[in-house]
Amino acid sequence: MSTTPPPFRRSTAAPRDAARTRRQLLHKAFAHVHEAGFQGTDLDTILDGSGVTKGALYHHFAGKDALGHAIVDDVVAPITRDTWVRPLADAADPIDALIAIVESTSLDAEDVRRGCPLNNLSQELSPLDEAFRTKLAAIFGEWRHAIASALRRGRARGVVRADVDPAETATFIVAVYEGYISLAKSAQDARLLQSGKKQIVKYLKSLRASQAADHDART
Amino acid sequence: MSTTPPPFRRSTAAPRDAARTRRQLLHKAFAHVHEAGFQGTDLDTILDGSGVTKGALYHHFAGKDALGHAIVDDVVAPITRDTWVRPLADAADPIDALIAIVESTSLDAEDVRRGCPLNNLSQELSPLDEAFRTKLAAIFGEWRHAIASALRRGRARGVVRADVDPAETATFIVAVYEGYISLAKSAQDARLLQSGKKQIVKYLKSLRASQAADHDART
Amino acid sequence: MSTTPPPFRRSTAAPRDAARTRRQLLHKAFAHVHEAGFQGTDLDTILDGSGVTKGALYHHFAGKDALGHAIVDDVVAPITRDTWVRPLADAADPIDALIAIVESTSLDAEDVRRGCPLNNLSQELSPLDEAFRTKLAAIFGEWRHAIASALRRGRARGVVRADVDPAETATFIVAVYEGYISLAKSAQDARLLQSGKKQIVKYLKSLRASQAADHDART
Amino acid sequence: MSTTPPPFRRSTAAPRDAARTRRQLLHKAFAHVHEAGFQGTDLDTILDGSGVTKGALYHHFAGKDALGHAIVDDVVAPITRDTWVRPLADAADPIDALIAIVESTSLDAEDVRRGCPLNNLSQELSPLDEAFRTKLAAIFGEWRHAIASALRRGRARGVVRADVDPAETATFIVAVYEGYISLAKSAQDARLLQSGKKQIVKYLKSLRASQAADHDART
DNA sequence: ACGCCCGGGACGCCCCGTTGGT
DNA sequence: ACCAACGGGGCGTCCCGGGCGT
Repeated sequence: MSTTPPPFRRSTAAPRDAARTRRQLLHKAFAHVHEAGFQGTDLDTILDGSGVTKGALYHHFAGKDALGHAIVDDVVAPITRDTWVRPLADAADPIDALIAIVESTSLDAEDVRRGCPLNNLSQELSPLDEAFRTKLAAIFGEWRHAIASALRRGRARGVVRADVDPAETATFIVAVYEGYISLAKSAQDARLLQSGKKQIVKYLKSLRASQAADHDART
Repeated sequence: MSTTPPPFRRSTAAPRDAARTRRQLLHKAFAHVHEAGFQGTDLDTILDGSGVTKGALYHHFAGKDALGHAIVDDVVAPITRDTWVRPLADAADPIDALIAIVESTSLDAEDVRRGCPLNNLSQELSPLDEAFRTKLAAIFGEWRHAIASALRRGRARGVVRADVDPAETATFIVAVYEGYISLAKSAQDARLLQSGKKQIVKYLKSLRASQAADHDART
Repeated sequence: MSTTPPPFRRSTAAPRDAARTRRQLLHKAFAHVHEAGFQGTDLDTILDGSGVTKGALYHHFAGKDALGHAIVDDVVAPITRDTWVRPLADAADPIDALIAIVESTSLDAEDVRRGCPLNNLSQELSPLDEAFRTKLAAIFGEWRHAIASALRRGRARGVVRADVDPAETATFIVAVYEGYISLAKSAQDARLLQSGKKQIVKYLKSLRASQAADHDART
Repeated sequence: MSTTPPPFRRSTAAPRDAARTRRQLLHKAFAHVHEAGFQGTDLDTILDGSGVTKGALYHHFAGKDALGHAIVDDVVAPITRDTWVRPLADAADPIDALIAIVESTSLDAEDVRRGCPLNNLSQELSPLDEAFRTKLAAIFGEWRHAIASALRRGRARGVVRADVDPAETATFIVAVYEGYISLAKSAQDARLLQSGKKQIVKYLKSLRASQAADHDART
């Protein structure tokens, strides 16, 4: 046996797994950005917790901006797609689907504190960086489009009122939803968001074709 | 000695007007913060342009944070009060007043680009600085309270539907309003905000007591 | 009674007493400089406690350096003169006088902490500012000269040993004395200074002409 | 792409030698601190001159304070140990060793001008920073202890007078030594230090056990 | 290819000694 | 004697690359 112990890898496990390192970086970075914003996040902070070095970061990302874009592409956009786009595409009844999504919104204090990552980034960076803005606006676009399409399909199937304008309504829904999350974040009060969810659900129900009726239980 | 006339103060006018200097600083700072956020604003940028020096800034404000608080207290809060609180307090019919306020919302490209200062600051700083968060949340509180009070008075007078919950509705209005501004800022598209104003006005009209009539053409 | 109350002077008393203001400034400044050194003292700190403004300070002193020089001239030098020069000039027996002075050295914790103002300033500023150095060195010169003169007179009167070199001995005394104060300041230990005083007194006694002698044995 | 050869590192030699960079920084910093004190030394001055940048400094030291502590640990303390502690530990005759050390004290004008680094730092920082004070006081403690131990051993061997109190005497020696260096620095006069060395040596000889005799005691 | 250590500058905020106008 | 304004840095620190091993 040698007298020099094997030089410790950063921790145990993971002997040089590039994809893994990249993912770690990305999620650590996302977490901080979600908390403190893009400008409020410094690279060293991201690096501190993960067993990754500056060199590794720059190997995977060209710079802070590139990291930011990767966060949007690989973390933020997928969240929107997984939460809204895909479920709506698969849904039989768009109203039910929308209600389910809204009601699944976390009321966890930490989540309330941090707000919506998409909206946070968008508000912070839209006036500062056109590339970011475009990318983030596109995600909002996808989101609104997904809702509008679902509503359109629902209208065709007669489960959504005929006088509902899909595009306008989709935007309205996104606006109220983001608005409530913003207010709750500012107030740091989950009850505000809770109330918002209720109001949104009520509104969503009002979009239903009147057939079955409007016995519709407003809370 | 030369005959050179006394060198002009930084610009014309107002030699040694403390209040004036403070105002200049404040508005220049507000403008930049509105554009780029608090963290994205550096003091030197504020200084260039206003004919004021670092020393003057330090004379009026203890530091960047104090400047930020002053911006909130002396610029942001008054805007909310002037635009929403006071008009609503004075209004005969709250619905009319709310509609008027919403319709007066600027569609100017620059305004759309920058979004709502209150919401911007709140989203950026709430998770970072509890003192800021509290102060900004209080302004949101005033805002919601002003609307709720007006609705309550309107309900008493019979111009607002009896089944309207003033507090919940007030929050709903603020949420949609801020939500649309956020979306428009992200999309950098005044038409989005235009559509939002229309939707909000429609919603506001739906709050009216049906008495005289709800022929009221919902779009 | 009149309706206009007498405009309050800063506190009670002292209605615009220039000399008084100057003295206040000087002593406040001296206190801070003694504590934190000249470079470690900022003007605002000096101003804070006293009811004096920056303008007043600049009325009395041309600048920070001038204030420093005034401290040396009007506070530090007088201390040395009052404590050492004058008593020695008046003394019948120089040895007794020196012993009395040394023994009167304060063992108060605060005094130990701060050390000797003359030495502090001298050590700090000698390499940085020739004007200061010259002035402070002159005070050391006065000090050493006062001791040397006293020893010379004592030798003439036969109370000091004939083999004592007045100048060399005077410098030796000042060196040991300052050395002990420095060590005690560093250790922040009054006992160290206490021990030093004892050693110095022992040394001073050894300078006495042996004649009549050492029936004495004063501690 | 051009054929320009790789741009030479700042000077010649040593590409990326961390230890070397650290040493450069440390010695440059020590030199300035020795000259102008800790507060009188600014980082940029240290940087200009050593071909090192802010980034490198920040890489090696957490800040100005950490740099200061490193100066004490890695430069000042070793000087004391090399000059006093080690020689005394190795010495056969402590008196001879002490005399040799004292006589080796530099009379170079620059050295006189700057004074003793240990004492300089101690006088400047003791009242300002407890961590520094403790560290510096410990070095003084080592120094006095080294002398006291040597004297104790000398007494045991009969080369030091039996009535010598090792601890008290050690402190006395350090006090006189530092006192003379301070006076010489203030006067900026090597002759004063020269005289001091002579006086100290005389004193040291007086500590010798009288065996061989005191034919000595020459000025 | 992947990752690490070391280094590079550019500012950002803070704060300080100073000067005019009143 | 005072209030307001003035700029000049000081320290901290952030975003970012090069040289080397593995």
